[in-house]
Amino acid sequence: MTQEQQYSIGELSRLFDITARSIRFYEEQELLVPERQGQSRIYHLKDKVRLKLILRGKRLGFSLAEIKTLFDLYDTNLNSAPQLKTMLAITEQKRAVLNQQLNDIQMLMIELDDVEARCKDELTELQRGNNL
Amino acid sequence: MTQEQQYSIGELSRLFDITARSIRFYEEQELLVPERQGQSRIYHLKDKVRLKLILRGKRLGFSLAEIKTLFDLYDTNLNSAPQLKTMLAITEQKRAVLNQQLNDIQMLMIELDDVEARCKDELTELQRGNNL
DNA sequence: ACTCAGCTTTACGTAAACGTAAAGTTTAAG
DNA sequence: CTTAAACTTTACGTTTACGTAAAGCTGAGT
Repeated sequence: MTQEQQYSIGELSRLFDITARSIRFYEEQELLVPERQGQSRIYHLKDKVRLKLILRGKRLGFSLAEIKTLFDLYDTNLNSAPQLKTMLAITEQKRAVLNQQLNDIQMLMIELDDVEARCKDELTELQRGNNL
Repeated sequence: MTQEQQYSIGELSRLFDITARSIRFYEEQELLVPERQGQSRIYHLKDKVRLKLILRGKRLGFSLAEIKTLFDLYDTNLNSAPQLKTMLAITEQKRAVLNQQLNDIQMLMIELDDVEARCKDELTELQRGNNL
């Protein structure tokens, strides 16, 4: 029998290096709905996966509200054509944002290369000066 | 003679599709230092470039304070070895963040592909049902 | 001279994402 | 039994990045 993994809020906060406060806040915003055993929250694998998605979304600049919208859509029984089309529209939109970000990152990377190169040049120049 | 381009705050706000308030706020935070002609702000090409960088940084989730730090470092005469090394350390750090984001984006893209595929399948299923 | 668009400053308001303090509960260890 | 660690709720505080009046200045057109 493969017992399903369980986590306390403390374990989860250590795992992802965030505060328990944050996790409770995400729950308050209805991004997480952990099981309860008495008063305590019990997190399962699906909660852990969700949290991972939340943090990834955050790193990409999505608001918690946006993330919730995606979750809701994902959770919904996508059974009607309008719903499916809404979902497709949203994913397309997100894809556009991500492409923009990819572009931004590439540009910034190039600039970083440039800055680094110049710094290194400067450093070797300084070295040369010290050796004369 | 190539006259250098000048912009009013309104022109700039329209160019980048942001409010004049935002531009003034960036100045308040010392991210922009436009020339003054009497009471009015005059923006030159370098200001436009800066603004572009600000917005790109924002899209990548950098705070205005972080962006300012980068600008300050970039503006500083990087003449001492310690300064150069600080700069290199920071660029390395930013590079790590960007790589993480690249990773995140790729993951999300894959998930979007998945969601889209399933939506499209569902849609064709519905179509099939309607035609029977 | 008038008006009106576009600019200015000053200042208070707001939403998001938590931080933090207070006060109580639960569970394992000594 | 009691102490300590980890959890709980409630609630007010804080930062960031602006929004939104309010009230006045300024230059171009009629």
